[in-house]
Amino acid sequence: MAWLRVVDALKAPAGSRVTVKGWLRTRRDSKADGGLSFLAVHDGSCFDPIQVVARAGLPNYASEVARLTTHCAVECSGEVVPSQGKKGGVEIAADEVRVLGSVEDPDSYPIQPKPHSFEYLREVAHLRVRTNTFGAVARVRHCLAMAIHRFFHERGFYYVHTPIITASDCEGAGQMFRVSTLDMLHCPRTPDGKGVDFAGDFFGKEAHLTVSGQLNVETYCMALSRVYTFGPTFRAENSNTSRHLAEFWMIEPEIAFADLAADAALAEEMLKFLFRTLLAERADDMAFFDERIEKGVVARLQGIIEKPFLRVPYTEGVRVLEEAIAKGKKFEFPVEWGKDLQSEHERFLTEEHYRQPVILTNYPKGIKAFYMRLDDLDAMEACARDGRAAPASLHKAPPGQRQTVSAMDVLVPGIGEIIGGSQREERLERLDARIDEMNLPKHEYWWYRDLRRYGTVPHAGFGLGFERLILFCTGMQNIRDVIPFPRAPKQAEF
RNA sequence: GCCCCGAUAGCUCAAUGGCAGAGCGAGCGGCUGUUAACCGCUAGGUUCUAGGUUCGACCCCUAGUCGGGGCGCCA
Repeated sequence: MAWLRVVDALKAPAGSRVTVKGWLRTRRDSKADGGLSFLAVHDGSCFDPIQVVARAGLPNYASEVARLTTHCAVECSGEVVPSQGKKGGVEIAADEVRVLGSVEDPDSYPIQPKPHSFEYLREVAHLRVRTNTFGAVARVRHCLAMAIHRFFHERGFYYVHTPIITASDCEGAGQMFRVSTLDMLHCPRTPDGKGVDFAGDFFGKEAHLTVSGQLNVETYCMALSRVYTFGPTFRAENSNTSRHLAEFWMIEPEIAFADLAADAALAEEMLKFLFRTLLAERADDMAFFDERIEKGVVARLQGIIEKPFLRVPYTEGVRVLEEAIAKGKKFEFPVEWGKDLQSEHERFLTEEHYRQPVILTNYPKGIKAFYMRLDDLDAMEACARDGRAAPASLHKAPPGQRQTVSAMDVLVPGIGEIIGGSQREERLERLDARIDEMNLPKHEYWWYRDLRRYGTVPHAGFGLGFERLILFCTGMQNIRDVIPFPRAPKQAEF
């Protein structure tokens, strides 16, 4: 008898004899027809379980089948028949039900056939994947990961494995986790006694977990033209929100012979490809998210696929915000050209004003990273070129402080920033000026600067937070529920 | 890191200084080709930890631990 996955058994023609192996979601009993039990069996291969009908005539019916409870492991064999139930479809008329693993105490088993809060399920993360929601999240996560690799592979990108451990302290994207084999109780001290002497540490210098693969992947970009990384990333910030993790996965493409416009086009094309693929390949799970997690999430994704993303300069975003404030909109934080936008500002733009994904571009130099390319025109000149009005606060900024860089943030409703990227500064003298301005240790960047000395070309890239993508696609609210085992401040169980 | 809220049965929650309860889940029985089934019965408690106030504390006070929401930082 053929052992089929549940997804295939559900499609098997009536009359086939099949075996399925999986776990019980529910058991319902009936005394009709001499007694029978309906077993909902799932194996993770799709959202729906298959119904196995076990009759009282089975030799182990009273001793085992009638005692099955949620998440008992079973192997069921029988004939595929049209279901007599109201829901239609097929079911298995069992002629054998083997119990592979029972649940020792159904009363205290942490997962029960009833609604559980996500907060509670986080405390039993080793078992929560057995629920509808977390099974669906797991399949969606896989689908999106595969789609990301396919998207880049089909377009000639090479997948580069950038290091997890970095011994340079120059990534500058946030607080880092230290990697060390030193005995913390007896740390060697520097000769002046003030610091820790890392010369005797494993790498001979201070080492950390990576906060970004970008600088490394740029080196491969300068030989392979189109590359990307997709790996774990670590941030040690004491960040306590539903959108942050200490360990998360990030996708970082880098393209050569490209400017900011090409970067934005790539980001838009990739997101749309991912949404299309997800809706096509995981329609079952997405129907569940649409019905039980966030009404309208499927229509939202479909709507996004069809319309072009807006491109809006940061300066124009500030003008829109100033206009909204003038009309009475209240924000907790002030809006001023030259300052970074707060989450509430970004969300106003994407959720209330434009009501669609927006790519904000050309941010003030002062709030962005050293490696971002300095724009040729300053913000006032760009307004004049495009025939746009300048925000009031830009007029107040000294002319020398109106410079912008070719940065972009992709903002989406419900999440805010999902992608951050930029065209990179490919001109060595400009890059050096920025490193000096920001008082960064230039010698640490020797290999990064070499890229500008030897065959430099315009290039650009971005970072996509994988878990934020999953949040957006599923309507799940907390980022800790879309990664199997979340790591966050005070949270590293499992 | 800041602000707010919370911790009581397996889970979700009531009980506002005086006998610790309900719904769901679980067990048993009844009914039913069932579908988040329905009806009845039963079991199930170190009220987060430590200390304090009180004749008496789930309840009030102090400290801590853990969890959640919001903000900051960011992807």
